[in-house]
Amino acid sequence: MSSLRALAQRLGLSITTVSRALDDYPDVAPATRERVRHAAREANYRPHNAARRLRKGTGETVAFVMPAQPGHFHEPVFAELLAAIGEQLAAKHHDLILLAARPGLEEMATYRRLVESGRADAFILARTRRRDERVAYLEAKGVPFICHGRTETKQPYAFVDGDGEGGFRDLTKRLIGLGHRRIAHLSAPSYLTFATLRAAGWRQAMTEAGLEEDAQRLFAEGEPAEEDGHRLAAALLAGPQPPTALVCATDRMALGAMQAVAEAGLAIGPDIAVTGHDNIPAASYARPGLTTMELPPAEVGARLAAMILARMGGRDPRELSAVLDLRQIPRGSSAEA
Amino acid sequence: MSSLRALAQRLGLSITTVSRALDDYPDVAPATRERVRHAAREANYRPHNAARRLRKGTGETVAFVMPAQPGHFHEPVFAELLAAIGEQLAAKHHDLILLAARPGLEEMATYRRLVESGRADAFILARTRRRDERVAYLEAKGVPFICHGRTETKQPYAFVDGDGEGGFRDLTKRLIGLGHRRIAHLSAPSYLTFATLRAAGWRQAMTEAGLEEDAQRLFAEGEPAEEDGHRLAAALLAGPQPPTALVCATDRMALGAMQAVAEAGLAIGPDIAVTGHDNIPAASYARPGLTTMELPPAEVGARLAAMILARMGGRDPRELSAVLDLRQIPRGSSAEA
DNA sequence: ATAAGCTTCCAAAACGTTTTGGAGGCCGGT
DNA sequence: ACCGGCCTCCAAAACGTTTTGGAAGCTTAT
Repeated sequence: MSSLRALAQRLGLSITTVSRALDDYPDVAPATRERVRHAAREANYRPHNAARRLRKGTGETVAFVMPAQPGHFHEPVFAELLAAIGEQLAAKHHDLILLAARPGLEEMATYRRLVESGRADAFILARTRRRDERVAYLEAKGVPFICHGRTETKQPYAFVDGDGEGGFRDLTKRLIGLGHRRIAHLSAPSYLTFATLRAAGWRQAMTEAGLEEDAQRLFAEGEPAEEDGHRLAAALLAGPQPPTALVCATDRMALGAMQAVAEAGLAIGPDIAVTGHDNIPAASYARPGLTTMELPPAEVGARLAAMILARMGGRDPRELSAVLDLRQIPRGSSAEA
Repeated sequence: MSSLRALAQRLGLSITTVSRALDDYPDVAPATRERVRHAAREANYRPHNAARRLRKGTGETVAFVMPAQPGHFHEPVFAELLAAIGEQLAAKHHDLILLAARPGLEEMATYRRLVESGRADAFILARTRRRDERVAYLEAKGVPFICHGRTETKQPYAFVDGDGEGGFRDLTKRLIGLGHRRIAHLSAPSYLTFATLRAAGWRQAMTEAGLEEDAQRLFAEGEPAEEDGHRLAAALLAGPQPPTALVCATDRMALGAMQAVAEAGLAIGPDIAVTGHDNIPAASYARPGLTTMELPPAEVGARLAAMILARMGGRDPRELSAVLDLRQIPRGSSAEA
């Protein structure tokens, strides 16, 4: 592990000069700068990360805390999101550190540990909640952070989010255009901002079409995975005036719902439309293909990475936030393709 | 950020004593130890990570480099694996740092950077290849590492792996028992150890049943995702003596294969068996349910974490390795359930 | 009473970097 | 000659921790 000192010795220079040469300070002669550069490359020199952050007080480390209930974290697009973030950060010589903690006390303790021991200089928050203690804490501590998804706070904060509200509104309108009236929504838990937004979009379209009563009746909430999708759909289908469309908050719920529809002996597409959100791989390989919408995770990841870097550089959060349009992907499950 | 010095000052002790008290050295009086302990808890003291690793020369950081081609990393069980690893490591106060790098030059450069800048003290390798330069490099550098999956090397090394060979042998025998003879295998690329092992298991069962010729003919290789599963299955089904069973290396391939079978107008289960590996959520919600096998990712993750910690503690790799039995999950796609 | 041995504590060095506050040499202007 | 200013360079301090090598005080054995 070739150190600055070793380099300096070999070159007959001081540590200071070597350090400044590598850091492009103006007060080192171009000739020596080159000499140092060359020697550094030759010796495969890498500054010792810990030493640098000890001295500078801050480092190049972004933390991502997965809100994971163990045995419960099959987010399919998640790996790709992480890969994109990791790649972008690595390109700028930043590290991504990854923790898992269940929301609640454990989660906050984890954030505190990371901040107070100086391990993390910035955070990316996933699964943002409407009232999110993480946001409050980091805000108060002055630690830069970025949200994947929105939250409810007075403070300006930086986020990237898909336009779930618009996406679900457009989708629901499309279904109404196809003749559907009794359109149910299978929502994720309402403390999650994305769930509330998607539900709001669906409700708007229903209201505009004068279908408030159906909307009132045909709303169900559960965990955003197959199991609850199946359960909630089965319950709705067994009701008095069963829906003709199931607008699900996520693809995983939708896949569960499709199973329930099939079990009820109904044809997905012609009889009952089922739709999701995320465009996970399984959605296009379901039969019929699952109508869904997507925000490419690689793009979101790249964006999150760029934003957190800007935030660490002191950029104003207001200049950074973005609500991105969703791409609608009609397939057979809504009898559109 | 309350420092050791601040604590010492407040207690009227030296930094040394405070440090040693917190570290359970025998040469500090029980009474002072308690006093220090109490004050540390009170002040919410956390040792500064960078300072500690600078001094000790090594820290508590495990790196995981995702072998990701961007836009191509939808590993469904991956998030859960990471969550399990992250949680276990966090419980032992270790950090998990996550990078993404495409296999090849970039990947090796990433490993080198991490090692030489002292950012990572140990590695977890995923998608282990039969001849794996990462293993060679880390071995040579004396950096502790653990493989998820096996590799071909003379050196003893530590790994966790499912018994893919046994699993696919048993599965294939079961299919033979059900009357199948023309059993095809859709393999992942052979440079990946797991692909070779699963293929070997299938081939063994075929050979034992005297079906070498079919095995010869009914082998296809592609990327372990839906697309190639679909493509390879379609090609096999269009051949002269089409298979009656498609044993796929992964669930994602199997889902693609199921699509191809359906397009060919054949009934999955009765006409043609399709099987996978991983037990991803979509497998149980496919129609019919996909016969598969699994190694619970949470368990593997916990095991990997425990092993890398043991390895960092100097334990011999030979004592650590484990080949774990797979749990077979018969479902409708093989007409067993 | 002294030496030896514990027990309990501490000063100082070290890890490798960045940054502060000059120092020395050289030039041009007076 | 001298001064001010520029160009290069550098010694030393600092970040917060762990560890080395004692030191002081007390107890016990001689």
